[in-house]
Amino acid sequence: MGKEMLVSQLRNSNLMSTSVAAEIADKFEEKVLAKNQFLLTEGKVSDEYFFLAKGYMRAFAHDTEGNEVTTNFCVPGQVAFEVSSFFNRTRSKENIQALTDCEGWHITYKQLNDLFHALPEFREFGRSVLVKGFTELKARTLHMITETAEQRYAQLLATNPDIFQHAPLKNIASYLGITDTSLSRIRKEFSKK
Amino acid sequence: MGKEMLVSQLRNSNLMSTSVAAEIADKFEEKVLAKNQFLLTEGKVSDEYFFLAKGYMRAFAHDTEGNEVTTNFCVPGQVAFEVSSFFNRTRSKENIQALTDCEGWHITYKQLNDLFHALPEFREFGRSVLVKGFTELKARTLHMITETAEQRYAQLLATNPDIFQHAPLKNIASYLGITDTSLSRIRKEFSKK
DNA sequence: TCCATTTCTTGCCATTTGGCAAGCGTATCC
DNA sequence: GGATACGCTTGCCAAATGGCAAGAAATGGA
Repeated sequence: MGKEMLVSQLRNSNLMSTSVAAEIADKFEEKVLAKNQFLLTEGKVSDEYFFLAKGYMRAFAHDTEGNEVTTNFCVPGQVAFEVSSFFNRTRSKENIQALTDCEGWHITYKQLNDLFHALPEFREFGRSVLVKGFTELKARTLHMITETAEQRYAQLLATNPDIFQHAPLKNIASYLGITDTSLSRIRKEFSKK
Repeated sequence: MGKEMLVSQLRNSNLMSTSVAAEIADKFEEKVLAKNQFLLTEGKVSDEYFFLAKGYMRAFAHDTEGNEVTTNFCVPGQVAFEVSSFFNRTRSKENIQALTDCEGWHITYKQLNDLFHALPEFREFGRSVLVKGFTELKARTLHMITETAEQRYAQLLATNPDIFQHAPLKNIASYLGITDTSLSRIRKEFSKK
């Protein structure tokens, strides 16, 4: 099985040569997840830095009443892991679950640190992953404050239409910060336009 | 002027010895901001990694209608900078402004990178700053989804009462994701209890 | 000190979103 | 194949929050 996609994604950041990218990719191990399988379960320490090549995943937490709240969706080309748990070696409050059958490659926390230590280029890549995640989350939080639920729905539909084909609406609703009932109504209104 | 607070904060992370902390602190330059002065103005590239020793700051962006939205408050002991702009060398969409007279120390992007390169301990510190910011933002976003405005108000009041003494309520309102009118009403209700 | 500005509160009403329960179609499992 | 669970929609009404405007209070500057 070829790691071309992993190599090209590492290269894509423009932070390293192809040979360094190949050297890094070599450390990653293949991993396959069946639909509904968990990459991370709450209470455990996130120890897989998982590059998702095929499929869709979602991260979710539980609120105080026990309801699931989707905190993120993961699409091909992204790295799936729980930042806080992974880097602080603490128990995760979140779960990461496969929405569809998934394929990718992963390394452990220790392997990641060894690579960070050995390869400045990979440090830069790791930082860019963190910065990108941070930036996206910030934008999402700002939208949550400044836009209506319908606007947020429209934006997600425009930028990530594939999510709607793989995740049930109730997962998307909690990601948007609304109930599935409201999302259903918003979709109805939106389709009229 | 003594950099004890900076050194102890670097030490505080338990990631380095006092001598390394002192070596790092040595590179920082003192900086003073008068109330209302800007550390960062939107459109410019964030180039100051600013350790805030005294005073309070806030970061804010503008929504599509031009209203100010507070994205963060900065209290003593924290580092103030705009992650995305600083690391990607892009124009900032946010402003960072002093709510009160402020004092601290700062280094530039270049100095930060040189230190990262030279001192693994500082790399770890830098990562922990990023991870902490990420974790806090995630928690805030989750609260925005799962809790009522009153609960979010109560929580901010409990954990950061000092912010209420230094920031006008309208800044706090937009941080909480509500209007100043609603915050006023929530305060009224809350004080009855 | 006085004026101007900003900040905060309040009343009235509109809009958005939620809670609950019922209904319906579809997938799933034995 | 039939029972069961799941996902989505809809109606009815309640609760949360916003918009606007007026006024009171506090602040800041000349």
